[in-house]
Amino acid sequence: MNASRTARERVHAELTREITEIARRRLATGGAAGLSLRAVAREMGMVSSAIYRYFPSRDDLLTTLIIDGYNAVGAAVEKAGTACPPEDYAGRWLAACRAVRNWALAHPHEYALVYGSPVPGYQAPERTIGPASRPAVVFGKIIGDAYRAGTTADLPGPLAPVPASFTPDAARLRDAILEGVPDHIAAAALIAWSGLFGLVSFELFGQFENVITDRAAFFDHAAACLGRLTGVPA
Amino acid sequence: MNASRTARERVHAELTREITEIARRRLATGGAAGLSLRAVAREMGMVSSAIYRYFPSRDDLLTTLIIDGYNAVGAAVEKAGTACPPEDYAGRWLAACRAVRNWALAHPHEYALVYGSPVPGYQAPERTIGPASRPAVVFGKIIGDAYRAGTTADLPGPLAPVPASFTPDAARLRDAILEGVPDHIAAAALIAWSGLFGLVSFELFGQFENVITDRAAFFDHAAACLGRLTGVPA
DNA sequence: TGTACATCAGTGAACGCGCGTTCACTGATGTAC
DNA sequence: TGTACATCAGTGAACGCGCGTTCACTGATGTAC
Repeated sequence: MNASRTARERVHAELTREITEIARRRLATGGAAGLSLRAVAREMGMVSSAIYRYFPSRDDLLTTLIIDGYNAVGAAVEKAGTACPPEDYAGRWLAACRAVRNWALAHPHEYALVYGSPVPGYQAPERTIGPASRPAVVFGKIIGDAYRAGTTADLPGPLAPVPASFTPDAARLRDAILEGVPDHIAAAALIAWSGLFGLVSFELFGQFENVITDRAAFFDHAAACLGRLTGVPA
Repeated sequence: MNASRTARERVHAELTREITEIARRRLATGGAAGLSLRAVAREMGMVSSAIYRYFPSRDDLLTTLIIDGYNAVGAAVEKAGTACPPEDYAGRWLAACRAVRNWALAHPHEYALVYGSPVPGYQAPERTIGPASRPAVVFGKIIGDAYRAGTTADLPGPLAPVPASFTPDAARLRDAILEGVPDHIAAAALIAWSGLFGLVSFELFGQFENVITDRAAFFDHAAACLGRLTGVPA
């Protein structure tokens, strides 16, 4: 029967979910490199070999965690802007930036897994690429919207000349996530993009210890500056 | 005798150096979390317990590697600017930025150890703080020099208002590495600082894969933009 | 509705490997008289 | 210059622990007639 087959499948799906949930929690102790199937199995109340009914290998479990991570940031960033009116580019930008930071602070080990140093011996498969771009799409939309609305009119233009070799990259970005913006805005978007994660990583990995006291306020300032760089008003 | 005592000490120092050298190389296979005293000992042709004559624990060896890492970037950045005339702020800035990137590309695993996600279960001791600031000092000097030379005159001022809570932080930065600059330049310096490492991390950790083709040229552009943010001319 | 068969989940033992750290010890090298 | 003693480097065995993955297996659950 179809209904009972679905019943078995539902249990399978639910246990798969539980396993990833436990694995996600276990990232906190030992990090990605130390994530152990046996530990997860123990916490599930299963024998270690039973995990192989759900994941063909440890690396496969890691891949699932990475994809879930990208999707979680992606969802947070997507949700962030919705409270602002569409033409409030500064508000949408700040909300999106804060969403990244807040998610990172709430899930530091997942953040490290996804945006931190690569896990030794682990090769991310192709299927992680799609979810990885999900947060980028939101930022790209804000920058594109702001540009097309003409908010960059008061900007002094590119701060430095954009290299010619960037032209094809910019074209690709325009097709995917930065509709209609000129090359120098596309370049600025990437600088702001990596700058945003630089900020979050530095805060999370301790480089701002004893340097910045009120990190939330400073982050808002930095986010606004990075936004300005791409033409989003402050 | 003093001379022979020094002989024994010299051998000790030399073997300590060899151990760290091997450990540094072993970071490439397995990362920091997987660095194993036994593997190092094996490569040294020693029995594993002999390592304890040189390092009291695995964490202590890690600490040495981290400090060496900071010092290596620090030395590279310090050396970078010396070819430029002191008033060539743009040249010094670009050279310093490139030094960070080049060192990172040449020593990706050390870079990950020092600026990447923290090693699970490892607590960095106090003595890593000093070396950590060594590269920052160079960047701070360039920004300070440029500011005092008046190169920011053509800048439109801060891109966004600096939060009041940053004032004491700025004062501390002025004392340590950013002599004589106003608060908004100190803030911009931190944004550029974290932005620089965001760029390098993204390149190294694969986030620019299939996005940026000519990464060296793009990096130069991004470095110039970040420099502009702090008042360093392009 | 009942029965024979197929599918799947989970077990338990095993393989072969790794690790950090401790400890009592043997020799060699240096020190002091 | 020679001898007794102290220091240090390195050994080898052990403790107690972890890991991923395979494999033959027992039962339970679902499927088809």
